Amino acid sequence: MSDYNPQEIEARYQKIWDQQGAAHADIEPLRSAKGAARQKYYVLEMLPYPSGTLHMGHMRNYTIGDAIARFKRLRGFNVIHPLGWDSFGLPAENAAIQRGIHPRDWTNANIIELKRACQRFGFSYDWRREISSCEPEYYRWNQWLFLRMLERGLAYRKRSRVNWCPQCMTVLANEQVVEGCCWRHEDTQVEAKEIEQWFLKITDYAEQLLEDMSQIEAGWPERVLTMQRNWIGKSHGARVRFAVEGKVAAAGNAVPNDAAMHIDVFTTRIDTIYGATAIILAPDHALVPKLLEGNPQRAALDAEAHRLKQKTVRAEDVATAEKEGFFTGRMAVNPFNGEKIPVWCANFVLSGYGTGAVMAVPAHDQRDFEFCRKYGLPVRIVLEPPPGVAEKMATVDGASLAESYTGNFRLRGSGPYDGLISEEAIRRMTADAEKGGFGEGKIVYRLKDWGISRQRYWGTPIPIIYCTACGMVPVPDDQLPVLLPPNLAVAGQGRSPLENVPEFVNVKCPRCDGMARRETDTMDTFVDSSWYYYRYTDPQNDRAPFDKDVTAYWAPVDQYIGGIVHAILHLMYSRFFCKVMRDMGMVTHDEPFLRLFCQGTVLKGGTAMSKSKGNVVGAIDIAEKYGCDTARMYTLFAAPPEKDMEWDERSIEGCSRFLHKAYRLVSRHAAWARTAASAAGATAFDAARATDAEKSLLRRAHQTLKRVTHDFEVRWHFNTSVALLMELVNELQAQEPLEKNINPAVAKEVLEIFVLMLAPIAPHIAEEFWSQLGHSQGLTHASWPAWNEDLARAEMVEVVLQVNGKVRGRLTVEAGLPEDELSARALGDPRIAQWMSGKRVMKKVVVPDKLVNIVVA
RNA sequence: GCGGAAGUGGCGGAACUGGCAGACGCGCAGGACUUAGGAUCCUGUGGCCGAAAGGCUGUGGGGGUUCAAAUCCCUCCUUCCGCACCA
Repeated sequence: MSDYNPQEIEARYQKIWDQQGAAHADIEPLRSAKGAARQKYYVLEMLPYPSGTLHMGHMRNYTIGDAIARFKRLRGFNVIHPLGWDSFGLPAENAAIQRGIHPRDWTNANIIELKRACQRFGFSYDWRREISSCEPEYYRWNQWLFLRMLERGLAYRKRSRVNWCPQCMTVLANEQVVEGCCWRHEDTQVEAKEIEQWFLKITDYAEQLLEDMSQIEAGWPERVLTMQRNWIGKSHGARVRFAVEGKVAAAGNAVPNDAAMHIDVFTTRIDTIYGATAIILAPDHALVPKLLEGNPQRAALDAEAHRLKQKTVRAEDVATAEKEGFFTGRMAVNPFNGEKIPVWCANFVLSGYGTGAVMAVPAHDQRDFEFCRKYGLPVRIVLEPPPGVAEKMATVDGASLAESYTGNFRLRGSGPYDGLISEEAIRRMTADAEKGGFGEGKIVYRLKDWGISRQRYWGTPIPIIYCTACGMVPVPDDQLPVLLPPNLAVAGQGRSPLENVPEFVNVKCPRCDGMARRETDTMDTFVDSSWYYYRYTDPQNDRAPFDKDVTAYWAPVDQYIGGIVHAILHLMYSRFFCKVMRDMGMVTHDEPFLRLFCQGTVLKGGTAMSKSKGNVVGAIDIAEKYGCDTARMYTLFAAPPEKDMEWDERSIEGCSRFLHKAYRLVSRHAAWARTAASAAGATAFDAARATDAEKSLLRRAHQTLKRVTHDFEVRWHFNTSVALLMELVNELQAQEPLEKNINPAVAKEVLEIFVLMLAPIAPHIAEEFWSQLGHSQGLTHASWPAWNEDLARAEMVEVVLQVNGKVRGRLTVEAGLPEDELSARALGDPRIAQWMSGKRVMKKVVVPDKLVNIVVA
């Protein structure tokens, strides 16, 4: 057993770092021209929600970030590494209601606990920059930003059908609906409800959100960009206008001819329009009631439309769900050929996408095919299928077609467009539609505006006042923040809890001084986390969210680290806010996060740790049992950071053992290495006359340094870095007793390189080693060493000898041996000769310093 | 259904540009030291054959390219993730 006492060492250096402000970002560059040369590095972990349970899963995220922050400091960067709290939100409110305590108290108690754990782990956060989104000093700027968006037409109010979670008793954003259910209550189906809502116009930025991905492509995981691209869902197509016939076809009853009535459809396959055999509207399309006017079955059909509209299906059933619909009784005219086709209404057409109406081309769209077959609508083939598919299709006519053909090919049955290939037909027909005034090329997005209203207490009040005389009035800037009332209000059925607080609701109109009411909804907490990374750069500012010039130095974030769960929501909203703030002149860049890293989950028993599953490994418990350096090291060692890792209580012992071993080794030799090296050292030691043991040790140290540097700079595989450090210590141990075998100057150099590489991973013990090696200034003042290529290079290399691709021997030779010399030596090897006897050499493959392969027959 | 990622010992994982598969660690087995060991140190540890030297085999299955494949290509299987009536 060594004397290594992690508890004592960790407490001691945490105190010293604290006193030194070792984790503080240097603000000097902002003040002086001299400092401006110092390059900043902004490393950030995603704003944590301060929930009650605190386990190693959380700590992994911070351990990765801290290793990077410490590494970059050693590399000379002016590092900013802050942490704060995403402290508004439903869990606090729910916990508060259950336990009868105020959300603020519950939240703050959790923050204290979480902060204590972060400090116990020695994470180098600049705590002067700590923020908490539930504090008025923070959320007043949510309100300020909201008002700016309102001025720019980016915030608006509309009555809309929303996703309502009966468990949360609140509205959910589209992104918060997972497979038709609430993202927080996987078993609770989301209901449709009509309600007045505030929206942010993220759709205005759809194109930029897509385009600017080119700026971050190199630094973001491909799959996150793919998910965002899918979510934005851009598609190119055409809008085509179909006139509606002025007669009720089914009953034959004449109604007034409505020349103005027409239906716009959106299609990506205008080339198939000659095969359209119906027009289909979403059940809640605005024209449906009008189309049903005068229809003798109107009441029944209204009811049917309502039924189809209300029917929500679980997402996994959606693709297989029965398509249902009805004929409206009206006919529309295909503008390309004048053909009259029936207008239907069906559940599988979505009102929120495109124009909410489609043309049904059953021969060339599988959904249309299923629908038309079911209701006996004709199927007409207007594309020649390509060879291969042709055998199956060309011989059949629409009536006997088994499934739709959705590919691209040559047109037929399409009048003047016959013989064109799909792509060309789309171009020409779109142009013709435009010329004819009945259509145009159109791009549509799947992305919808961001509904931010929440009927909840624990969030940022939306700074709006409704005056009976003046209407909707924004709260003037000088009246911000609109404070949450201190007393917790309890939620009513679907109404905001704040409705029940008269002293909050009743207010004088800022314009006319008359009686008015406040908006009682609060903001989605994703608003809080959409711009907090700027606030860190100037956290005390009480005149603005942040100072433009201060933020210009620190932002954008160079390295962002967080879970893949936020791939769409948080990251898309933040990118949107960044662009809005850029347009407002507050920041100068297009993208807030240059590089993104998504770490894997920490599993216990194969599933993510969670209180409800009862499989949490408490962070503080681990720090107390092994010390935080061991916990940090194990977290980095067990798996590459992007992969999920299983927490194995036995495996952590290996890291504990390693640090004890290292402690024994360093503490046993530190005094000798530093005194003997300075007494006899620098001048006496001559690298050219080094012993084999010394050369080998120096080579190992410099090779390790080279590879660890690479792991930190580009690969981000800290597990291999830790393995390399273990190998280095093993080699040092193999050279024991060092006093006898190794020149102290060599020992000192190797030990120092080791300690500096250890510093980002296990900073406390590294700091102790550094001090034992005679450095009165801490690692804060140290620099990452540069490797010496000459020392790293091996003098002797082992070359593999193969015969017909099989390893038959090995040869240790001088490095850099020419090919012919190497192959001559290989052929001279007795083991190789044995395998070659009686055979003819067909070919020799020589890879210098690596291998010789002799092919014989 | 569409798209993406992955599959290597008993386990976590390594192998960076096609060039010694299994680094490092866990676990396991044997040994040393010891009053003791769950401390520490040493040795061994993919499978099969063999006393050993050594041989054969081996990176999800099958096929291919190559002097050489965990790595490249084709195909199939499995797992995980994302999207899912988006016209």
